[in-house]
Amino acid sequence: MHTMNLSPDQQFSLDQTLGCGQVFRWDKTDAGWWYGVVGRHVIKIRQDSRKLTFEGASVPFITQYFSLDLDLQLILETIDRDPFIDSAIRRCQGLRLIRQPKWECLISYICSTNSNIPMIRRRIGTIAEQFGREIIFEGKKYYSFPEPSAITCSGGKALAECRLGYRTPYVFNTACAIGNIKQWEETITSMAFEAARRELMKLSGVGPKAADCVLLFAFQKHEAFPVDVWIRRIMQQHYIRNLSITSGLTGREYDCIRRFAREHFGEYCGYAQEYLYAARL
DNA sequence: ATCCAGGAAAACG
DNA sequence: CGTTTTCATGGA
Repeated sequence: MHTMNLSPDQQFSLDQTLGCGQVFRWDKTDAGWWYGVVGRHVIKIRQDSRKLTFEGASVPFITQYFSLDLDLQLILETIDRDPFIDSAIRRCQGLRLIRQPKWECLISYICSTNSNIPMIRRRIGTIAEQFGREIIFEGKKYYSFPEPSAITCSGGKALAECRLGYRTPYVFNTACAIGNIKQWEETITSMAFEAARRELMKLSGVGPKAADCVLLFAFQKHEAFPVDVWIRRIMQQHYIRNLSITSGLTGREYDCIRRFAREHFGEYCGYAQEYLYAARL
């Protein structure tokens, strides 16, 4: 068991961070412990005011994973450009963007399309159960998220049982296309934002929204501003008055919204997106 | 039954 | 080229 004390000027809320919908494999018990599978390990963690208590990971790993090395206060000052975002920031104090495992994040957001968070969580869990490695922790079974080869080797038969609907071929095709995770990660990491975005969108099942989420939540490209139905509503009501009223979000509308956000909130507009999303209710 | 959910691909003018 | 339709699933 490790402990870690957060400095007074180091804002962090474990509940906001794990509960805001950016990540899908964490659960909180009634006793106040969060359990999550990250990589090959189960992590158990809790927060008591300024103290973090955890096992299954080292202090440097936790620091990296929860972006505790970043000066959140400074980032929030740069995006705090109007009363509406200011209120969202105050309501979601301590929310940080997680550095998610990249491949898992990619599949997660391929599975997220036209769906809701409980359903996405179930899909990721099912894929892990089908193809992942079993991990026993405190007598309970958990499953790591599988490598691409584990999914492609089955020839797609087992994937069809994961209830992904029309997303099944997207996941399979993308697993085939990625092949080597390390190489893929390095390629995307080395690219500038727009180029990386175009590269991700070549993958099956990856459109503008999924690409932006992966760039923001896994590659730390904070210029990304994912636009889902909620963000679109918020931007429409509070920021951009005259958007055309079509049922689906067209490519031009998406670009209009994300470019406005990049201008208005600045280079950390991705943080603004997550605060707006988390404060939506 | 109808609508909705952190959309994307295919089909269509 | 931009715009509409289709897609599978489960919960409300």
